[in-house]
Amino acid sequence: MTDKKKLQIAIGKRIKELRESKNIQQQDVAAACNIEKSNFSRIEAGNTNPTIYTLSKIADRLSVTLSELLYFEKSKK
Amino acid sequence: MTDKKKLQIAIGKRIKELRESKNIQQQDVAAACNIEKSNFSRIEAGNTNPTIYTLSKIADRLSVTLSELLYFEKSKK
DNA sequence: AAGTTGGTTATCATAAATGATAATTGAATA
DNA sequence: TATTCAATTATCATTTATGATAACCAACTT
Repeated sequence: MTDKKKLQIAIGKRIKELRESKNIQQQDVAAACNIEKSNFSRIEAGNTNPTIYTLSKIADRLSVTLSELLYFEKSKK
Repeated sequence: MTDKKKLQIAIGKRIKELRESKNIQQQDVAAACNIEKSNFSRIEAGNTNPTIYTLSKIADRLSVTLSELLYFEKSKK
């Protein structure tokens, strides 16, 4: 798998963990961020390479900083 | 100014600080990341909304984690 | 079985990030 | 002055993130 794909998956996993820990639904995050729920699903599934602004809006809704959102272990091969 | 633009500028400033503190040139970072130097300049100037993978490559070259790269104060209005 | 709900996936259009290249600027300096 | 160097900016092409919408799926509920 490419580094890019690994990164996308790691980020999606991190977002999902944060979202579920707060018991928020995908559609709620998407609506609060003004992004399409289909796009949010793609991001959580690691199927797209989001822009930093999109991630910033998601971080806001999940009440974490961008730095915290992106705090995860380096993806293994 | 929009939130998006403020974010872009904050990120560009952060990247520039890190790069200059290590005495690396734009073209060196760009080459190491396999990105165009014109694109890197746009990013540092806050003139584009980079994808997370692009930022990840830049972070690697600057020897910081993504989390560290994006550790900056919330942009003021 | 027939809804309902949360999420996924497919498709197409549009906007925007990035690539590629070149011209330009400003600073330094010979 | 002119030349070099690092960076910026402009332009155009290509790729891709995102928007928009709809169909689909699985789990649950009535």
